Amino acid sequence: MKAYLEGLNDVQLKAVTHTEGPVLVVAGPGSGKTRVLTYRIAHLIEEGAAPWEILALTFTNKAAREMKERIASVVGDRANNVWAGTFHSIFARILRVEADKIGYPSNFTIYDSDDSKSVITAILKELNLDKNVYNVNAIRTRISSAKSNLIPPRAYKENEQLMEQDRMQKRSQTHVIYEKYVARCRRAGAMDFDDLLYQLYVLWYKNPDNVLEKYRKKFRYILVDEFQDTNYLQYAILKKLAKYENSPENICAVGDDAQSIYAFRGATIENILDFEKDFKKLKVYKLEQNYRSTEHIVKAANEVITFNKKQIPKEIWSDKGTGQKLRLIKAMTDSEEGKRIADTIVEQKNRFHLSNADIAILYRTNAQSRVFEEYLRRYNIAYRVFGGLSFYQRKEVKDLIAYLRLAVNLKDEEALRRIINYPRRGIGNSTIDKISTLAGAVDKPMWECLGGADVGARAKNALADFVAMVKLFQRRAEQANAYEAAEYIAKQSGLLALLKQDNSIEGMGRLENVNALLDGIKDFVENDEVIEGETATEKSLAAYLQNIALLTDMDNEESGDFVTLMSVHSAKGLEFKSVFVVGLEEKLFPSFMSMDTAEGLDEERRLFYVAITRAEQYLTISYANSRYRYGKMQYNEPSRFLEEISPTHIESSFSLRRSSAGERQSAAPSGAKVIGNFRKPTGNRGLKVDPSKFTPSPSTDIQAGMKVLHLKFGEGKVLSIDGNAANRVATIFFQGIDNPQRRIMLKFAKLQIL
DNA sequence: TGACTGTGGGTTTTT
DNA sequence: CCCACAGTCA
Repeated sequence: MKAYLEGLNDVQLKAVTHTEGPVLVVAGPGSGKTRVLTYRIAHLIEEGAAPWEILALTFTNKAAREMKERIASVVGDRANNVWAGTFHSIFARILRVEADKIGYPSNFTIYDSDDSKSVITAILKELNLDKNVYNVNAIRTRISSAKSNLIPPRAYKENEQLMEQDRMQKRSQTHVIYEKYVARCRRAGAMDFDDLLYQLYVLWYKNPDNVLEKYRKKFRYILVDEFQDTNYLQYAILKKLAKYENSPENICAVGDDAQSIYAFRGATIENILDFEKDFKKLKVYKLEQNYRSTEHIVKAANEVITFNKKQIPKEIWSDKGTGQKLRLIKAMTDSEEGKRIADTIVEQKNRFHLSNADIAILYRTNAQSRVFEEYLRRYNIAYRVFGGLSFYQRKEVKDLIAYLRLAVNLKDEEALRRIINYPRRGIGNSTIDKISTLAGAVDKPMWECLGGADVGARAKNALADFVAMVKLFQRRAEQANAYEAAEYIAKQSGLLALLKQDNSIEGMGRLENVNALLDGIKDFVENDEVIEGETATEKSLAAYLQNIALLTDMDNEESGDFVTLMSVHSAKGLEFKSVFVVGLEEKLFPSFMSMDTAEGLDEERRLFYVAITRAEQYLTISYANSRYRYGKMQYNEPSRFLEEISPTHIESSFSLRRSSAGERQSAAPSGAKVIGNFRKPTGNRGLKVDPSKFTPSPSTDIQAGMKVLHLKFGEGKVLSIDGNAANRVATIFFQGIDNPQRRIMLKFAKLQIL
């Protein structure tokens, strides 16, 4: 037996080696799901499949990265050629190639949710609709879910049920907004997140030039992670790829119905049921042994989940020993909850020799993080809050990115609107409105209407200057690399100068953020490693933007010894030695938004299930009788979920303990907010060589057998060189780094011959 | 155009 | 309580 197959349990082994035909792997928490997925891919390659014939889809970049790393550890370099990535990134990659077939430019912009919202806001204004009635978020969700269910505007209008729902909400014009929204995006050469899926489906469906056959042939093996989180549209796309006449149906879905927590975003458990119906030869494997947690934790989790009606029957078990019972902390106030949790963390660190990194505090809503931050700061315990505003969502970062986007795609209206008068250049709101109206009237991108609007002489001049400037930016973007172009644009636009004027602490933080973005772009340009499939192998601004459009803050993997604070949603897939699940109160967890429907409640319960199954050894659950919410004191009952865990799993001394007497909850001195607590997108950390002592040699001189120096990887030996003259790629062995064998694109290489 | 004030709204969110 | 935004005034 192949070495990598040893150490798999019986079911895992079957799931890995059953390569032909449809397979569903139902994987409980901590049951080695990722292991199965990666070994299966490795096994496919070992058995002769070409890496590029394998399509592996995940939901997060992080999961994709982890998967690739783990495949590489078994099959080496070949892992780079597997089409592994998120649904969105892989689909975007295909769409870049095929865009013209469905009427999009290949340099299409990806609109993020903020862009989508501002498009909707503009449409509301145009249609004179009350934005208190037409709540932008609600409309966006509505449009998103229409797309996710393959309902285009035309079908929406004819769908009596949808129209009735809109009338009930007093938002009968929603279909008009939807129609306009779609038209606007197309006019701007932009796809929103849902379009990356929707348009791919359109491509499959319309099938110009038989493009679908091409990809059916190409992807001989398909794997899908977190299948329970796929929506109707995603499954429809997968079916097009895998289900057709004489298809080998080599599709393997891995998931856990009990961990489906994204129904509110359109994920549907129906997909698992349909999967069995659609693929008749389906073989199901259940991974039921939990290798993560001790028994009290696993059993408590099992108890909780049995309260849900619908589920795939399975029995999760652990042989890691009984372990510790759960602790329950009952606090009078949210502040006391914070203090007691912090106390417990100190205690656990001492008693069990845990480091900060072993510990996580998980909450239902991001707003809950504050109290814990206050006490952790007071106790001098390092922590990091995940979620909230991501680096790329900060205003100053978005401003610069808007300039970059516009330079790459002049039709990008959201980018244009954002910066046309920032920094101020005398193009006021009335001027912009005129241009916008004109654009709507002639149905052309705003960019093309800048000269045509009937505006005063001053505005006219300002517009002409603006157009000239952006054209310069565009040329730069075409000719220079991403960093040179971005730096030029940041300076010439006046953006940097404007930020430098502001000497407040916040202002300096903003400047720092923009510089961090520029650093990140530099890093992108200097990163000469070939990662087939993921990173575009060119260093243009366009390539950079494609690269970051689908990144989130969560992708910033940063190691260090800190306590993790995050929402339960973001904790999915993670594990910690000690986990604190806090705020177990009615109306909070379960959330008041979800508690009136049975389905909503079930999803909340799955969320709780996800939360408790993050813990390896120590699990502490807490609630407070009262807490501040929206500035008002609220009194809540303990969560119904608490009663679903039998007392045998809960440490009695803790379930009885009241808050210590006389302990006043002092108004926490909410210390100065941490400003500039950003993380660089990639950063220039980890350079092995001092750049000032480094003189790169001409890349044409580099030959196999040479000893070379690399800024990031240090000293290495060139093993071989391949690729054509224009795209020579060197395989170099660098001592003392992870995956020492790297493939470096010589075109961009910064290598010094030793 | 910029600074100030009032109003309304506020689960979770891989992309 | 905290934020975003629209409206108002100088």
